[in-house]
Amino acid sequence: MRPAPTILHLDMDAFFAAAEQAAKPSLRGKPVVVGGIGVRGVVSTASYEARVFGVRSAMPTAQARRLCPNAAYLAPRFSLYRQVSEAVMELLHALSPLVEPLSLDEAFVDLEAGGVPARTAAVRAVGERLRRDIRSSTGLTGSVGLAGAKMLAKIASETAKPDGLVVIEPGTERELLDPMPVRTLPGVGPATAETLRRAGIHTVAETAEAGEAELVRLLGRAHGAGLYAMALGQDDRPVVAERDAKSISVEDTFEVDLTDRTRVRGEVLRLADRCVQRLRAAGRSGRTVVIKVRNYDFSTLTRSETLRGPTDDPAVIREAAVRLLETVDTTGGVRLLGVGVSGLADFTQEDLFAQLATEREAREAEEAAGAVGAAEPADGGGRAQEAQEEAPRRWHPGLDVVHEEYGAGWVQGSGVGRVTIRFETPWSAPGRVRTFAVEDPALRPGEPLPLVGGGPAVAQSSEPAILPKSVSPDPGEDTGSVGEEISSR
DNA sequence: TCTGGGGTCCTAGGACCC
DNA sequence: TCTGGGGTCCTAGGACCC
Repeated sequence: MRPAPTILHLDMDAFFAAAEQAAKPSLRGKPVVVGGIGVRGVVSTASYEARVFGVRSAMPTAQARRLCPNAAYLAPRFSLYRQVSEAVMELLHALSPLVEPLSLDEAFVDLEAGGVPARTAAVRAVGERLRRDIRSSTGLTGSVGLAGAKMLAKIASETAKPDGLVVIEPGTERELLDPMPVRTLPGVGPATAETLRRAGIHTVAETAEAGEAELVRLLGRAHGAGLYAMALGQDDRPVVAERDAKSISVEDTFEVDLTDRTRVRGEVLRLADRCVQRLRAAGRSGRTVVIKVRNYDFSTLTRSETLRGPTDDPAVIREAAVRLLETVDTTGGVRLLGVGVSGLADFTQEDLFAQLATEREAREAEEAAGAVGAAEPADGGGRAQEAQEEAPRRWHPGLDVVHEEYGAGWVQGSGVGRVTIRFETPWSAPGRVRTFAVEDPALRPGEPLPLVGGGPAVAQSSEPAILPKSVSPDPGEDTGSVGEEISSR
């Protein structure tokens, strides 16, 4: 616990949804839900307007649609979020060399290591300036927590949401934490909360009173001791700059459970190839191959195999994955399949069987190509790359498009051979809607546009750059019930 | 209501070695 | 002949986080 609140936690507000609203003027101020749009999708992020209706992260999208039928339901666009995230992380690195990203929209910063004076007034000023800089360079808002420990900084930013800043003065943490529910503490999820509830422990104060021995008895060595320290506000974990990944994995949930054994095998081969692509893109190789199978009843199992040395050879990983699959009973239906690699190394050890495996690879590839069926994964994102014939184009709600005549826009909805496009850009006024045939040759997929700076001469001021002062919405334009026209199928 | 995809860390048992 | 303890690796599952 530091004597001054020099640990900063930044958490962007409703990040994915806010990025979509910044990119799509017609969605500003309206309920927006980003997540899986298929029948088995779940919500990644709901805008604050959608949260009013009870929509939450991790909720099945089907349930969200019932709660808030008029929201815009959009598929995530990670290339956009990564772009914005990089801009934000750049601002953090300007504050200190010690930045620990937790996800695309969240990070710790050690301000002491950045030479910021260890005084409340100084760190508060840095936090407020950061919030202004984020707003002007991305058009989005973020909340900042400042405290003498990581856990407390995170609780502070949560308290500050949305669009705020909270400082927890060292010395005041106990009285702040004591009345809070145990679920507030990081690492306490539904299962731990239930175990504690059965022991009569509901608040942070009660957790501290229980004592370390009792918590260890209830929760195990590491978790019990860790929780006891947290409940006392004691947390000496340092901010550590980005660590190397320890595993890489890919998985797909299918819209309809897979029952055909050959199809299951084909999907595992596809997943193995995708996993290797990611592995190679990261310049890594791995020694342990793991497959994951979720059955029709949601029961989930994993099977793993450790090789003699690390590899990034697709044939070797394919073979291991298929070998593991052989040990699993899939009769009854498979809901999800996954392939992963752990035990990562930065080098590829020449594999004794590599030569042999490469020869086998050609045969396996042929078999796999033949095995890939017509059905798509539930998210629609993982197409079979082997498919040679031009598959029908998929226009997911939210995706960027460019039309030869009308320019840049995004897919608002599609169905029965038609696709509805709203023509607008991050720096334009709310745009007009037009409908086209799905196969219209004038229409092609586009790239996300930058949220700021793309328009004509954006003013250099602290004004949010996504809201140029000079725009006047087309008076005849209907920007009202966006959701009614949006249907993903 | 019916449950994504990408990760991390921890626990526990068995094999194996000294 | 019966009995040891500790350390490490592997496998499987579970909780948790965003």
